[in-house]
Amino acid sequence: MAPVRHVASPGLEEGYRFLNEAVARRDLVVAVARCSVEYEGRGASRLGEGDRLLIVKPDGAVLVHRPTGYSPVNWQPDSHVITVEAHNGFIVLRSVRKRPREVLVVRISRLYFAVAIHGLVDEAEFIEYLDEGEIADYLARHPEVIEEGLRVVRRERPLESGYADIVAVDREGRYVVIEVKRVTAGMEAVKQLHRYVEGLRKNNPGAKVRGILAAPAATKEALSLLSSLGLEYRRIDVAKLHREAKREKPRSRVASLLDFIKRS
Amino acid sequence: MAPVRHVASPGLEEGYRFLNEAVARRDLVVAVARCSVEYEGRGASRLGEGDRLLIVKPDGAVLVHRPTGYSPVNWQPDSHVITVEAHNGFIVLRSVRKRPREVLVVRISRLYFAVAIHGLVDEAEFIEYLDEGEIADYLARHPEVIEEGLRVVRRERPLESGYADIVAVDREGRYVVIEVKRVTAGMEAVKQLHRYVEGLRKNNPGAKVRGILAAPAATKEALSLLSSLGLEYRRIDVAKLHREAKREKPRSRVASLLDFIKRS
DNA sequence: CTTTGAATCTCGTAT
DNA sequence: ATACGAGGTTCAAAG
Repeated sequence: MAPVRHVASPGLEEGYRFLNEAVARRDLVVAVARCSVEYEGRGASRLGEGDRLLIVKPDGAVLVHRPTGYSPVNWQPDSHVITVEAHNGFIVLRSVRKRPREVLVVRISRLYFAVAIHGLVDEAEFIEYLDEGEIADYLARHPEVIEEGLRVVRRERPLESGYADIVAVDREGRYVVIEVKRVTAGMEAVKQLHRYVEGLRKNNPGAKVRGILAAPAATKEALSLLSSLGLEYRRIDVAKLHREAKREKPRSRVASLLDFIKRS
Repeated sequence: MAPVRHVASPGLEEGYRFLNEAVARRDLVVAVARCSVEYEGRGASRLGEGDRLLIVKPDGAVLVHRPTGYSPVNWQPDSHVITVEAHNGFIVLRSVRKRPREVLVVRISRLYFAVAIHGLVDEAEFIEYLDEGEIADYLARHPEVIEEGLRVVRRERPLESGYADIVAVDREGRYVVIEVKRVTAGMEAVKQLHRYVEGLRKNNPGAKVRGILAAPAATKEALSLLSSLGLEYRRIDVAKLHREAKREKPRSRVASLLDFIKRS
């Protein structure tokens, strides 16, 4: 069981003591507070007073969230030193990161609520499907999905210009560089493929090298650049490949999320 | 004042009611709970049981944080529908996003603590400085910092291969492509500059085109590649440019963070 | 240590 | 709406 402490609308001294002890104890600390924030390091920022959600994790990660959106407005991925002090009616939380040198300072003018939990345990495995690696693995095992007669030479081949997802040889002995994308491919994907193709050409002078972009879709600008560079596009059905891959080597024998939703 | 409600180690029914009402009320909801998580949408993932921090924001953003690190393990940037239900001893929070279609399901087996705050107000302006755009703007206004006699032709010039930060002409009529970096430049910055220079050469056959990487520092690998590509490097003092830019158009008249730290 | 590329990237902005 | 690039990107893998 995880011991939980909390404090509601405390005065300066009580709030300071609570946060200070919780941080020192390496609890997971969550606070809702009116505060201002300053940051200086790789960049620099200032945020005036407002109501925010503050999170200090046991590993020293610090997050400052505004009441909307996914992204924290300020943060520290991990900090070397976190201190809490009371000054002039403010509770000041300061978090310093060593490398790179970064400082985050939260000045709390009013602490609405704070919770501290000690000894949380989370050792579960996080399993991701439908990522680019899974799709590229499957395509490397089944290159015929891209084109009949392809023979895969390498997966994740290191080139001077980066890593090609798949390098194969086609029926006519030409190299085929395949760049796999899980989502709509934009200019960046085409440039990446182009770099890899050029890199392979440079390393194998005289060899014929084709480049194929395998993606569920591509922006029209990307398609235009692709064809002007003499590269090719193959549409792939990501969901279908995912189903095939799952059938081939099932990773977990549990009902699908959609089934789960239907049941519950 | 923001009304705050909380519940500690509630039973299934009490915990369910608390979360359900808080979500319906569009409170900021924070819960510490033992739970498992499933996600399906653009990607797909499964996370077994463990202690997590759950956040539901008034705008429908949902975050699931493990006890370490900056990134949420699962999330929903904004959801159309969030529901809370009680089933077979679990509290089930389900968040559905419309576009793209994505579903996030959190199955809570044990609720350690939950807080709900209503009516948070955060209207402060977030001021960032020292970003790449500001530095490039300043250099575009003051190209003499890079080299005497430069005449800026364009800022953010669209090229076939991307956007060059600055394109200028030097005293001898040669084009100068300038790539600005706010932090230590790595290989990617050099490759980017190289692509832009090649792009400009292609569009202006016969024209002489130089390429300058303007950054506070560069890795030695980057410098090596740079010189082998016939490109140039100019060290810039970001902090100094920031001071100059601020003097030119002051955004805020507050003491520096370092001063603040010294004082407190 | 650096490099490299993915990401449910998110977010802003221009078209 | 879509596309594109920046980000204090973070993160993990690989050299």
